[in-house]
Amino acid sequence: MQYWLMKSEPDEVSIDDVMASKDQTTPWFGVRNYQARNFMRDQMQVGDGVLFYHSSCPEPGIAGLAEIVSAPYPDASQFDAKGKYYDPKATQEQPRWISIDVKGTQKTRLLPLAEMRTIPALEDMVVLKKGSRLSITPVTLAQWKAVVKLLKA
DNA sequence: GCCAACGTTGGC
DNA sequence: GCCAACGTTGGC
Repeated sequence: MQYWLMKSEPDEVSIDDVMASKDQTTPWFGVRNYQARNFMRDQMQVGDGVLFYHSSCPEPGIAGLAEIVSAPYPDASQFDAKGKYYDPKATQEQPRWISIDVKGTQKTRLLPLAEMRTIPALEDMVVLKKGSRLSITPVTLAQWKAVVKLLKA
């Protein structure tokens, strides 16, 4: 059992979108970074906890809680020649990119990035490191607990 | 819109 | 394999 922070642009998929989906579950598509892909492919397990983070928006921060509910499978968007996530080098036989299904468990208050930066228990979070751009980052159990506590406060 | 940080590409 | 050029991310 591990914990993750996953970034999504709310203009594309917000926590509200996830909670409104069938079974509150949505495929996590469009990851086009090998490190993030490898986390999904090699480390994520069904049941892992997810901090759902809104990025590239007026108020970036954690907006909800979710969990991993599927094994990895090929990301359909890599094959869509008209889509923005199309990858001409990917084939059905040799897919490059994968998705996993994420189920929203709770929309929470927004925990703004600015507030996260003030919390000593979170200072080592990968997402807070200078220059960190990875869309999927590991979260420790201690960090997870600290965030959940803050979200309830 | 700016720009720092980082990833990817491709010539050599 | 090096590394300059370019593209992207994402906070501000």
